[in-house]
Amino acid sequence: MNLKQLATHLGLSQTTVSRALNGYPEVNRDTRERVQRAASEHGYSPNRRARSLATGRSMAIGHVIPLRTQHEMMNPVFADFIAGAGETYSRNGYDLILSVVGPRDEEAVYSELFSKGAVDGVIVHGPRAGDNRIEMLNRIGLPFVVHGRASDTPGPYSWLDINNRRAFDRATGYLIDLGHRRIALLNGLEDMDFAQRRRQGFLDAHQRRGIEPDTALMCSGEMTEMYGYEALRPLLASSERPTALLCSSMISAVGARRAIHEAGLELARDISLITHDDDLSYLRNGSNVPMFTATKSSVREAGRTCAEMILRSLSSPDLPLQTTMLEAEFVLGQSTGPAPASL
Amino acid sequence: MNLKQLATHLGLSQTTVSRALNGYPEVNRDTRERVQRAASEHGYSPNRRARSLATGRSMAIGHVIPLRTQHEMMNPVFADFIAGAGETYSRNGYDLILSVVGPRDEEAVYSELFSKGAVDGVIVHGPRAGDNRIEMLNRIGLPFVVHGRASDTPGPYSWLDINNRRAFDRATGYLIDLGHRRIALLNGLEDMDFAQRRRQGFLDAHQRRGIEPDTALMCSGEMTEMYGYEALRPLLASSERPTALLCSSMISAVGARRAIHEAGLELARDISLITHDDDLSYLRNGSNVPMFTATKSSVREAGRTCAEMILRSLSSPDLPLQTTMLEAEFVLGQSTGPAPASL
DNA sequence: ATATGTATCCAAAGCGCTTTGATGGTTGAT
DNA sequence: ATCAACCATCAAAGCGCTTTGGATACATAT
Repeated sequence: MNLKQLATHLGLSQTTVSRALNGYPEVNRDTRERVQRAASEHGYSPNRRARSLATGRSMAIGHVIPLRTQHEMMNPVFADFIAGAGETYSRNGYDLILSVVGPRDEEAVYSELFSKGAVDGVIVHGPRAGDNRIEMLNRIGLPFVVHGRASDTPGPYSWLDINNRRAFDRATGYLIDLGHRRIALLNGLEDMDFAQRRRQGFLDAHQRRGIEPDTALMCSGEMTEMYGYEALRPLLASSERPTALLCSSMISAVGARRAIHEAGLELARDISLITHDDDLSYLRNGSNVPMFTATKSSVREAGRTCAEMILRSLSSPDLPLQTTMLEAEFVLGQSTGPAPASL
Repeated sequence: MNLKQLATHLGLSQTTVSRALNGYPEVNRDTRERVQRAASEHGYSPNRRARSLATGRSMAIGHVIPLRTQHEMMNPVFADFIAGAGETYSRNGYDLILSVVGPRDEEAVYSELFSKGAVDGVIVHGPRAGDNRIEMLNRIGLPFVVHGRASDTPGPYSWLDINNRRAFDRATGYLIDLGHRRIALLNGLEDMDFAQRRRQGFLDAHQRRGIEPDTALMCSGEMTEMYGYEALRPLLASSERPTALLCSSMISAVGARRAIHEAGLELARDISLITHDDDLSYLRNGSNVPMFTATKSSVREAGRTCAEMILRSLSSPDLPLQTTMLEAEFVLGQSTGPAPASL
């Protein structure tokens, strides 16, 4: 059933039927109701492609997920982010178009999505420091919101980020105040902007207290379980092992915990661990008492808000650029304690 | 730059330009090259909405992800599945449209996606036993491939599944042969088809050896880390604790391992654990020697293949329905051993 | 009686593409 | 010279919708 058929069936013009369904005022009340009833009876819903073509809007938002290599990981926090964003989209009648691409094609994909008219806007995932996607999107005029930020990017843009620097500053400071001096950092990949900021927070907390961080204890890598395990293991074997540890994600924290158990150490008593917690639905940080002390910020909520931001900027393009800074919650769990005296 | 502009700029008709770019034979070779050069110079790529409208095909596949409740988990294996499918789509010029919806709206979303012409086909995720989505899709005539199967569904359909029954049959048999008699099952939600089949395999292996399974040791739940922990903990505290354990996912296996450590038990020596392993990129089962003995099957590969199946059935609609059955690999790891004598 | 609104409705153009059904120009065979 | 058979190109229709710019009828004001 299409508009034309519905219109002839009702003995009305396409114009009137269209206006009746789209809530335009110049339609008689009775007519409108008659049209709406007929539409739902016949299960009519306007063809999106045609509507898009006519209005020039595609009612879809693009999410471009970069995979650095063919076999590289799909960042699991994307799943929750997208779940959050997806909720907002479906509530507002938008579609979510997902492109999984290699890094070479990434820019091309954005501009193609735009020039093909497939999307009205995009969310930029995983910004690196000095990311050139942002400048490029500004140039071609495709509306976007960045999940995270990119330092060294000229010009303003819309973003939503958590205060990574402060979160890791606080967490590190907490450990130092507990007496820890040798603190390891299992950071994410440090070409990613968020990881750089966390590193900065880690360093700031040391510096403010006049403590020299041990760079041998600072690692960077993709936040897998395996990375948490393999990065921490050699550190624990060393004679000058760390007494505390900061992790960039729950997943690598789980790997780190495995290494800790395997080394015969006990969390909190022998070694303290603080992790960032994206509040992933399948990897909650304990039910009553959190298992890990953590800097917590829901990535799903971030997805919801990011989606709202891009939709708002589409509906009112003249609005000034929006930025949202979320503070991570500092959650005290069972994985931290005073530095062991013996070390 | 659109087709019309490109055509007048070249002094050709829209027809010729369109045919030149789409590889139709009735275009002079020189002309074709001239057109192609101009197109790439001006960065022309045809508007997808318009092309869709003209051809009646939208070049997009829909993935509908059901969330049972507002706050329920986003199944993390979706992420890898979609990464796999996405690779196939971008290689073939297809878009992936993701809808995250509550369970009530699910059917409506499928038929809307179809009647709005937003997608050419869909992938059905997370089939339940006797799932009515399948019949419904057959009724409205929207091409689809099911990731998994649904028993009790009348009529044939295309699917890709792993042999869940056999995988869990083998794994259970292996444990029994090692002398284990009290084997726990931490299954997924048992209204899901895959979980029912795994349960069946678990029971079959017992029955074939004339052993009565202990139903008190059989649990079902969403496969989170927390579930693995909380479901196993009371079982370990009981006087008749299980000596072995089957897990439906790596994530709950990680939770189970936590409970095991906390109970002061050691994997393999005191209690054996076999898990299903979807080969998630961020949660690999060890690097050299697998940490868990596992039934392994890459969900990312499944996504790739599912996508290929739906694309193939779109390009040749008269092909008979395709079904793909993958056998899980049985991987021997460090989490299994003979049943402890003392119990 | 004429002019001015006002409330409803409609015909037709247009969005950017593909595709059908010509059209003119060459070539080779009759 | 005539016809058929291509080859290369084009004009125009059509995909299903929105939207512009009237049209019609009726009520109200001059």
